[in-house]
Amino acid sequence: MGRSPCCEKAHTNKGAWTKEEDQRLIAYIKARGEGCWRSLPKAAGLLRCGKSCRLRWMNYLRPDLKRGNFTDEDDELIIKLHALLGNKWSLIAGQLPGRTDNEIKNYWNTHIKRKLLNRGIDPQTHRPVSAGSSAAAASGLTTTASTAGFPSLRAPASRPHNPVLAAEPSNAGFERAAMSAPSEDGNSSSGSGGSTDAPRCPDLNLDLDLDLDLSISLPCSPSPPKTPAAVSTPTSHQQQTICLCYRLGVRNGDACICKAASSPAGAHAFRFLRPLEGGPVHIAH
DNA sequence: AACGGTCGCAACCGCACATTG
DNA sequence: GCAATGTGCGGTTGCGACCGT
Repeated sequence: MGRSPCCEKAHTNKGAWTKEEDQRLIAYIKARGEGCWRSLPKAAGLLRCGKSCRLRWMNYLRPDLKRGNFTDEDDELIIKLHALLGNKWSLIAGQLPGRTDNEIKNYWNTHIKRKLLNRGIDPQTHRPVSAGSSAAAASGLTTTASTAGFPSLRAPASRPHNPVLAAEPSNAGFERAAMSAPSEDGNSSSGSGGSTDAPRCPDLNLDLDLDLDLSISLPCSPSPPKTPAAVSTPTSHQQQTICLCYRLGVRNGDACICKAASSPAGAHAFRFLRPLEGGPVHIAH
């Protein structure tokens, strides 16, 4: 279907943001909170596209962003997450509080790619560039690089189920985001492939070779999400609700759109329902 | 100091999905 | 069921900063 433009391009500024624009945006969001990005620019007196405002806020102005260098631990975590998730930068960012998907994407393209190449590892496939190379073994990525691409990645059956990737098949939204691992040629399925692709790695277990701390603290309390999916989740008292916006650093109760889960904006927030004892995970919208 | 090349980051673009009426 | 709308994501680009000559 056709789409109307997100804004009237003739009357919007483009390019770098000025300090005044930043201040206007910050002041508006502090006063009114996030949400309704389309109408925000006008309400805030900004000659910007709503998407541009959202991007500026998410990637640069949010007060809880962690600025500064990535640590080696961050590097390794990103590499491992990328090996499992592919170019799902938002999901990777969700595991790195205070970091944005854009920041991680840039960091990947500028630093980690080179780092992996220096190790003799293909940054897209996470396999050794040359067959028989010992680089992968030395890198500590042997597990993720040892088989023919992501679809065949598999954890031992005795491994505990990973809370994130063990999503149920009905969680189409999450599958779209997390299951579409990069293809062999290194391109993600974003764009043309989309929802028609079958899940690439239905058995993929994020816990594979990872020591990720996915036991995420409870978000958005004291008001638990009240989406139908979350409410209807069986034995909800046995599960933790993991709010992705919380993981992205939105810890201000007002800013967290989970509180407004019935709103269009809230509907886009993934929530990871993590079983306390290794059961399947449910993703609620 | 001037110039050209490279790098890194912020921002834009197009698309897909979920929601709403 | 369909179209319109709002939002988010991933890929790409533009431009300033940095570096070497």
